[in-house]
Amino acid sequence: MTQVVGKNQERISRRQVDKFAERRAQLAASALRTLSELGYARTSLREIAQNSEFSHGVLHYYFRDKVELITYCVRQYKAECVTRYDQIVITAGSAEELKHGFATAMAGTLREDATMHRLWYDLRNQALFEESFRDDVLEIDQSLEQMIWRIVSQYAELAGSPAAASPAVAYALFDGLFQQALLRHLTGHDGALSDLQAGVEQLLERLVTYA
Amino acid sequence: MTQVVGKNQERISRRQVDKFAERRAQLAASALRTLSELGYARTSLREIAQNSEFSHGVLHYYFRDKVELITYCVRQYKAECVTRYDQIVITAGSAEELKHGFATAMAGTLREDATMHRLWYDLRNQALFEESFRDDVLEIDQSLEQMIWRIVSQYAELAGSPAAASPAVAYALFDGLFQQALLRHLTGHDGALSDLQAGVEQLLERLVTYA
DNA sequence: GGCACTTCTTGACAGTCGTCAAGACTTTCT
DNA sequence: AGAAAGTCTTGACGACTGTCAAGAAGTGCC
Repeated sequence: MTQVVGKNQERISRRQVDKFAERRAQLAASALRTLSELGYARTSLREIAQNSEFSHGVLHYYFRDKVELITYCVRQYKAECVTRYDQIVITAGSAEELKHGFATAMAGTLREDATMHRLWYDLRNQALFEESFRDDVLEIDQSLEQMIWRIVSQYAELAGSPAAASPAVAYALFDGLFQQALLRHLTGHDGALSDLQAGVEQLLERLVTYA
Repeated sequence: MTQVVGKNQERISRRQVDKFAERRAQLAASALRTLSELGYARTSLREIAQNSEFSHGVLHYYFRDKVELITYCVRQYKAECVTRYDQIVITAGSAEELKHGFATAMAGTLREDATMHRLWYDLRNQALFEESFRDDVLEIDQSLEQMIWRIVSQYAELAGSPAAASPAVAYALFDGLFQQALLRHLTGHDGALSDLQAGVEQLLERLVTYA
């Protein structure tokens, strides 16, 4: 338990805390890479350490146990993930532009970060079995729901007609589209990217028009 | 390798094959119970055997290895799952009746078989990491898509307007709704059941009307 | 340089895992 | 009845897991 910094010298203490936090983040990055490659079930601490430049013992110096490490990873994932689409909402000048920008961004995410997202779905599923990550997973899920809702409500405003679904339903529908596209993309199904883009545009239109 | 039945006596051979297949199914049922309780990552062969009336060694008498056992389980799950909603399609006399019957059945499934469905999502996710179950998972996923499409297309016919989405998109959307409801239901969120029912009805309506 | 403290490596621990082989028990056939 | 085939248990194996403690290596301060 050397995480508690010794002495009373403020500057040094702060610097050490920063170094400590930095290394935690660095190790979490290695862990995330490993997890996204192997999945939760097949990822061991030794494998994570091997994907970093340290030995396996160091993980217990920076994290109490495996649960704390993975929880920290999940939080780090969230920080990078949630704000990703907000720029689109801000810069889009028309409904059409927002729709196209959003759909393109979704397809881009699928192409670039597929392995990271399969990890997200893996961990969200673990929360269905295990209590440990549940709170963090639910918090991330809520953030994603809000992110989707910022898109939908802004699109509704630009389109001039009210959104015709709750935030929760809207999130569930887009999430379903994305997850299906992820499965198809990772199993070599051609057209997953363009199908997702088309599906997202279609869904966004339908979510702001009365039946 | 005593699965190959000796001699050339047809009746006996057939009876032994049946017994063999029966025990396989019985063990697979124990495995499914265990998997749905613990999830893929935490289920061991010894735990499965302990949830049956046999010892752990017998699993290797009936299944070559763990992969074959779980693959067999996935197949067994499918057989029971896919035809579940077809009765509704057959008996529904009006669009309204079909819509309500389908939504009620979805909510019922969520309430009764939540643990089984979290296992399905767990295994589908494993297919994103591992080659082994991929083919079976994709086959089941396609069956589910077709099942959903039978509902949607029949509803469209009864409602008198064509379905406004592809089978794949329709499946993705309903799957998204169900998965969100599952997460909420299993994490103690009240209203998951009724929200799902309402969401399903709303989505079904929207899928057969022009934008 | 010597000292206090942090950081990291190494090696071990108790436990679990999938797998398999030897043999006991049961059923079936002759 | 005895022989043969099928079924199941037991115990072991090597490999792997999370965890931890002892101590080496590195860092900064006097």
